[in-house]
Amino acid sequence: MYKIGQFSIITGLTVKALRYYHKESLLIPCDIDEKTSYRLYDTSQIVQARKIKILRDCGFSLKEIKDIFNHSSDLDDLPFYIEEKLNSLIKETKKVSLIKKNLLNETKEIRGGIMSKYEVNEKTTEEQLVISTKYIGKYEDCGIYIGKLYKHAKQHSCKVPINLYWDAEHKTDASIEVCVPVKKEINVKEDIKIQKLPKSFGIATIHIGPYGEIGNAYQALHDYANSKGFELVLPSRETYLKGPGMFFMGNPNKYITELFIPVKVK
Amino acid sequence: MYKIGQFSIITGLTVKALRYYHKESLLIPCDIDEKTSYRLYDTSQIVQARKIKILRDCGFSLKEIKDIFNHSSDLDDLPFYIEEKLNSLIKETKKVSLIKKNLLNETKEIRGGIMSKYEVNEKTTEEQLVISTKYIGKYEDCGIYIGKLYKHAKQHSCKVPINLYWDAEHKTDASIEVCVPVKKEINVKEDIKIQKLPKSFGIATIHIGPYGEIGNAYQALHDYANSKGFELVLPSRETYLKGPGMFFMGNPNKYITELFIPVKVK
DNA sequence: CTTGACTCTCCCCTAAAGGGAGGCTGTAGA
DNA sequence: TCTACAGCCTCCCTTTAGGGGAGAGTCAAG
Repeated sequence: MYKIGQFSIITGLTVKALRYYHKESLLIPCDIDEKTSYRLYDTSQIVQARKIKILRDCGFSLKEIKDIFNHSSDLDDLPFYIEEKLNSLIKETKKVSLIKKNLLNETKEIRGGIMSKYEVNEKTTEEQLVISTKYIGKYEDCGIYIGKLYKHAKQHSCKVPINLYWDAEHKTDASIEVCVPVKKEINVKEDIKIQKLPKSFGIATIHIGPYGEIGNAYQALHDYANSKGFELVLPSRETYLKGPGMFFMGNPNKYITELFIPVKVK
Repeated sequence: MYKIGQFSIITGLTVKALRYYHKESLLIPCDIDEKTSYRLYDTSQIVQARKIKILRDCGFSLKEIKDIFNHSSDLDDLPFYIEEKLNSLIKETKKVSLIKKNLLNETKEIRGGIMSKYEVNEKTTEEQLVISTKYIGKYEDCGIYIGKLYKHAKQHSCKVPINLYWDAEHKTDASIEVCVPVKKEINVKEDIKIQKLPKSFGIATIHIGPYGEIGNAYQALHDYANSKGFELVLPSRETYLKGPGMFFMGNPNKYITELFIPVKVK
């Protein structure tokens, strides 16, 4: 039986950390002295403590570690979990590297004067029959829902998907209605509904390039609205004239998106 | 001039985040309405906001971003900072990958039954003249101090470095005295001191392998002390019989370290 | 009896927002 | 004229994984 200080040296975990893991029920001392309430650890807990240390060093959170222990307590399994962590690190690296690449392209374009030409025009959208589903979550997740809708629509789908955005601000959990145009009334079920997008007057522009830079297009629209004294209303629309496919992302620099925001008619 | 909601859509930053950046003086609205205290942003701030978003997406902290802005406000410079972040991500990946490799080796050895044989013996250390320096910080940083000492000792150094540990527990900021044996009295300066490590009785063992697993050796020592009723005293010593060199790390599986903890003589 | 080492609990602090309450104004609709 | 609603404000609480430190109890030695 080891007192906390000894156990700290043996395991390479700080005393503070050990107390915290106790509080979090991640590593419970095998005995607690009734009188002194000293924590007492024994040999069997050393392995457990080392596993925790290894996983923490690899960047796992305590919640993740708890989850791992719930599913497997074997030392041999750790390398598999670590492998997953490695993959996510590599993914992160790729993401950052992509941001850098886009940034380089963009600054080149700014220098070349290609950028920031958004032509805003006023238009009235036609009525459009769509099947749709609404979710609250991340912008990037809409692909999943679009996929579901296309699967449901089968051969009745026509044209490209449209998203309706129900927030007047950018949110981590946004309220998004994903729509796929259909040629005729079809049966719907569960969280899929069928509706007519109404005829509506508003302002529109075209954004060419990755979605990360779509803010520029919104800026153009808001500038235009401000200058004309237009009052904008929800939901705004994005029509993905050209975007990622079901299986491949393609070249984001060539994505084409139409943005449309309805204007309040007085 | 944009109100916060509009600005949020244009920049892709949430309203909450914008308010927070204001509070942290990272992105201050160019005007605040006296009466309503509405935040108002203008076009020039869009670039600033986008820079913040890019850096946050790359994993920089707000402190780091402030630091970057203090040294450079040019959009063209961002890719260089991102490059540094990429390097640190790659470094992290290597670290995790190394942990995994060690773990695989170790589990193999456990299966082979090679591991966990620590022979503990009682011994009395000889007096030893050393130059030394004490610091409070991380275990891994001791290489820097050892390097300084060797540089100072020049040709007078002999044998391998010794660390004295002045904590009875594992700490993030440990109190460590780094020693390099010398053949004769030499001049010392600043934070380097010269002293004789005293003759002292205690228990010792040899650890072969990476430092991450040295806890096992401490366990053997503490077990031995507990079984003999020995009371251990500070500082404990690690003698790096074989370890990383000045320029290369070598093979950690072959590092040889002697551990020694003095025993209180009654 | 005191001292020093070791332990305990309890409280405050960090970074980067997110969630929500409660309150303000301006406008539109009844 | 009253009310509802949108959009904004401030203020407070919550999250992670402990670190720092205060104040107090315990144990053994001198």
